[in-house]
Amino acid sequence: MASPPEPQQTTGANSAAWLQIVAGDVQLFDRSSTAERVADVLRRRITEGALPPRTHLSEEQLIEVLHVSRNTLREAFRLLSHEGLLVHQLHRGVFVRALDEADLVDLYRLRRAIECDVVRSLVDLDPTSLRRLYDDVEAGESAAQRGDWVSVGTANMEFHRHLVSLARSPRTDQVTARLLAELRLAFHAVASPQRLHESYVGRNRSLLELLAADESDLAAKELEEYLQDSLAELLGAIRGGRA
Amino acid sequence: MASPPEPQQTTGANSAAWLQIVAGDVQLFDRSSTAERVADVLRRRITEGALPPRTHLSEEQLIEVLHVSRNTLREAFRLLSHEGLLVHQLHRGVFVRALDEADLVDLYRLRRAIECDVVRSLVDLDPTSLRRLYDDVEAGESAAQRGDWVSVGTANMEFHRHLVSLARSPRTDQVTARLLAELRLAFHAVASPQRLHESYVGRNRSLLELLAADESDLAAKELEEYLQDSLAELLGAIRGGRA
DNA sequence: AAGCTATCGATCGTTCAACAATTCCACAAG
DNA sequence: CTTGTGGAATTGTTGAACGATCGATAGCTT
Repeated sequence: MASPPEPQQTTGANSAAWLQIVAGDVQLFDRSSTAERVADVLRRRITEGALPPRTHLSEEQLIEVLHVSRNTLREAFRLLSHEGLLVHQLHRGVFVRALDEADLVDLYRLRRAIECDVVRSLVDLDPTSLRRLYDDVEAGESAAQRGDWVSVGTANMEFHRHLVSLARSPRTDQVTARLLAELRLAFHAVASPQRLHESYVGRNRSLLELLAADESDLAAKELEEYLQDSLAELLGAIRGGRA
Repeated sequence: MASPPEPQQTTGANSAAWLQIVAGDVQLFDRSSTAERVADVLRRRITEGALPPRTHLSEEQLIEVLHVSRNTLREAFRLLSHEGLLVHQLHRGVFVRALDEADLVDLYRLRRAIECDVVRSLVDLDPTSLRRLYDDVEAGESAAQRGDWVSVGTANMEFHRHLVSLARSPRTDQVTARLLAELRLAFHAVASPQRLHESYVGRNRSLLELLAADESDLAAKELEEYLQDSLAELLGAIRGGRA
C-alpha cells in the first residue's frame, strides 16, 4: 500500500505574512477539474431559471454545446445530483429537479433546525464578524428600492449563508449551501417574486440587530417565526400559481 | 411467456397476495448501477476498518480486483467522496478520509443540532413507531453481554439512525446517514472499542423510555449530555491512542 | 373497440484504448 | 540546504464501441 500524504500541511509556525497574501489569490488558479467547471455552468443556468424543473438534460446535446466528453459530463451530472439540483433516473437520464410541497416542508424543517441552532449558540461574538451580514442586508435593501427582486433573493440567500457560517462549522455550511441551492428551484416556480422577498429584507435587519445586542434566544425565536412565515408564503405562492 | 392458466385474471384492486410476496424480494434484483455496487463494497470495507484512513485507493489496482472499468470505478469514487468517506485530490487520486479532532467536534455539533431538534419535535407519537428503537437497544444489550463491541457500535448507530427517522424528513435522514458514516471512521482509530460503547447501551434505553413517556424536552436534554460525553470520550480515546 | 404483445428507435450504462496533464521521486547543480 | 531537471507512475480527458433499458408505435388477439 502506498503511504498516504497529508491532505493539508501547515508550514512552520512563523510562516511569514506574505504567504497569507498569496494564499488569498490561490483560487485564481484553475485548480478544478473540467467536470467541476461544467457543473458550475449548469448550476448557474439552473439557479438562474434558464433550465426549468423537469427539463431533460440530454447527454448528447450537452456534449455538442459544452465540448466535453461524455464521461466528463457525467461526472458533472453526478456532482449536481448530489447537490440536489438534478435527479438521476436509471437508463432515463438526468432531469432538473422539481420540488413538490413535501420537499419544501422538508427543506424548511432542516433549515429551521440548523439555523436556529446556530443562532442560539452565538454568544459574545466579535462585532466585526457581523460585517458581511450588514453588507448583505444593505445589498438587499438597495436592490429592493430599485425593484430588482432577483438580486433581493440573492442577497437574502447570502445573508442566511453568512449567518450560518458564524458557527464556523464546515459541515453545517455545506448542508446549508445545499438547502439554499434547492430552495432556488422553488423560487422560480412562483409567479411574482416581489411579494415573496420584499417582506424579509426588513426582518433580516431586525434579526441582525438582535444578534448585535447578544440576544441569541430572542433572535432564535424571531428566526423561527420568520422561517415559518416564509414557508407558508412559498407554499401559498406555489399552490396559487398552479391553480 | 409466463403461462397464465389460472382462470382468475382479475387485474383489479385485489391484485392478489402473491404480488406482495414477490415485492418483498424485489430488492434482490439489481436495480442499481454497477458504480453503486462498487461503492457499496468499498463503503463496507472502509466502515469495517479494512481500509484504514489515509490509504490510497489506486485506480489500477482496484480495477484488477473488482473487474470494472476505470470510468465506473471513478463514479464510485465520486459517490463516496460526497459521502465524506473518501477525499479526492486532483491528479493525486482518492484516499480514505482521516478525521482530525476538529472534524469530530464539527461532526458532533451538527449531530447535536439535528438529533436534539428531532427529539424535541416528537409529540404524541405512535407507540409502534418506537418498535425499531427497542429492537436496536436490545441488539446492543445482547451484543454487549457477549462482548461483541463491533456489533454494539453498529446497534448504537442504528438506534440513532432510526431515532432521526421518526421525524420523517428525507433530507434529515440523508444528512444523518452521512454523519454516522463519517463517525465510523473515527471509531476505528480508538484502540479499545469496549470503553467507548459500553456506557451508551444503558443511556439509549433510558432515552427511549423518556420518549415513550412523551417527555420530549427531558429526552432532548438527556440526549445533549449524552452526545457531549460521547464526544469527550472519543476525543480522549484518540488523543490517548496517539500519545 | 379494448387490451395485450412484439418490435423499434432513442438514450443511457459500461467498457476499452489512447493520449495529455500532473505529481512524485531521485539526483545533480548551485 | 536549497533549487532545478529529468523520467516514471498516476490521474484527467477524450472518443468510440457495444449491450441494456425505456417509451412508444404498430399489430395481433379477444
